[in-house]
Amino acid sequence: MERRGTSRKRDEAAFLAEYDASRYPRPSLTVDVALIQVEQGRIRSLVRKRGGHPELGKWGLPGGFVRPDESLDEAAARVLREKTGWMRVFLEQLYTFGRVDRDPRTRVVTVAYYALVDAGRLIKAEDSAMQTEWAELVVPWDGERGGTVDCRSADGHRLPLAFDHAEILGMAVRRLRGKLPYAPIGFELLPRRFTLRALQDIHEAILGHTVNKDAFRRRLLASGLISATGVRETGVGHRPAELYRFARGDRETKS
Amino acid sequence: MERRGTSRKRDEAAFLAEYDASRYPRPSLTVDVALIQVEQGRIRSLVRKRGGHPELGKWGLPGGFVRPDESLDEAAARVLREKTGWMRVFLEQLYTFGRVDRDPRTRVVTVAYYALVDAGRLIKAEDSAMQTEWAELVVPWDGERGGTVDCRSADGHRLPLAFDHAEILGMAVRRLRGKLPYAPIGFELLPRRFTLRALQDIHEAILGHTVNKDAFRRRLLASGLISATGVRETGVGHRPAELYRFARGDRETKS
DNA sequence: TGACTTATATGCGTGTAGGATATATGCTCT
DNA sequence: AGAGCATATATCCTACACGCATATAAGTCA
Repeated sequence: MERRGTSRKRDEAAFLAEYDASRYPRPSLTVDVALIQVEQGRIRSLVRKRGGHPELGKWGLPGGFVRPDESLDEAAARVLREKTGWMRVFLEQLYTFGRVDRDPRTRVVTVAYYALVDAGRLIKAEDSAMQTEWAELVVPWDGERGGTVDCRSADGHRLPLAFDHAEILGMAVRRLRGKLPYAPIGFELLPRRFTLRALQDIHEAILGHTVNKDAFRRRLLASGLISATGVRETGVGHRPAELYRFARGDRETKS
Repeated sequence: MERRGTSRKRDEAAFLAEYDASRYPRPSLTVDVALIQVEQGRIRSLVRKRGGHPELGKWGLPGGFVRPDESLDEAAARVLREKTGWMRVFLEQLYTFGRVDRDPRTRVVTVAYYALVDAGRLIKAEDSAMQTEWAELVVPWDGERGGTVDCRSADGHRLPLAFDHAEILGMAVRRLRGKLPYAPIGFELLPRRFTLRALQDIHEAILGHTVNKDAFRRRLLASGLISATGVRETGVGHRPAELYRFARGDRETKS
């Protein structure tokens, strides 16, 4: 077997030289990024009003075609960077959507990602030509059942979503609800230092129901995931809570 | 806004007529299916020895190109049907792999699926020209940390895997370990009627560690997911255990 | 018939979650 | 400055699930 190594390698090289990728039809491949933040008990996602066809006038997630020389993760990070200017943000693959007619142009398969950012973060690469909103996500189902979600602008009216993006955002919420109880992702939605109450608010907004305050505090303090800073919040009109920080991984990268 | 509906529709039709999908480079898109079963405390996956280039002689998961007229789910179901003859099997999207150089031919992105079947099931569409094995998965990491896995044949020697299939199988194990404790998927790996011990063996094989027997029984009986059949197993050399069946969903589809 | 093996039932100690209550602390208003 | 207020933080109690141990049941096998 090993003896035939070189000749097999030559065979493979010949095969590769003759290989014609266009022999099989290929769909277009894109990445879309569901950018999620939580503010004042509401889950919000960044959507942009489409200025061109198809689905002109509807709202869509930031996205783009996958280039030949970049991996899927790299494509998602590039899209995020191009549209927001952000570099070191929690970014994870979500699900791949491939319904045949999901895009009227041609067959387009999209690999959806989701990103988590704290609500205080400002978009650096603002594209003034494009209307952008942090739309509130209205989730019409309980638990991890899944389904589509609605988007509402700050002043309450509905923002119609392009393509299957309502489905993508629904999947993002479902994933968050599933991971939140055991994965350290709530911290990604908060600034470097935060109160336990703020973290609890994040959890309640995502899960869609209240959680027991005492148990939440106990579990978190016992987890070792956070450490007290010795500093307290100020100017809150009541007893100030201690500020904590995420203890694992380096969050030094955040502003 | 609504007034301009028809003219906007005409604009979009014109746009679509002129759209040229080949303007952007497109990768090839495939689906790969990690077919999983558990027998005698070992996780196994169906692999086939590649008879052609590239990666000739290595072992790979069943897979194929996504056709223009089928969704990703349909493509995965078709691949499963073509290679095994099975129709109604648990099949779920796993993850999409898109490293630039994962396939030496050209840029190929693959949407990986995993399927769960009971160990008694026989392959109906056996391709005698192709060497096929239910290879044992050796998982060199704990919990849900993730990573690649090794494949071993029944007689113990290592089966080298093609492309990034060791990574795909690792992701499948990781997903199973994550879902098993709270999702009713263990039943998919068992025949219609089974003993609690058999279900526990499945769990232990997947999780990679033993579980407490009493707590396992209590939790499962209290869950309402299974119901007793009143029938007992026979010929086991000790007190026979009661046979249970999965109580939710219709498992009538199974043989 | 008796030894053996595993299933099944029961009881107990412990740890965690949920819930209620009490105290602490900074802000605001008078 | 001091009272009132709202929320953080601490303590205690109860219910329940889990791990563990023990006892009994029901088959096979020598």
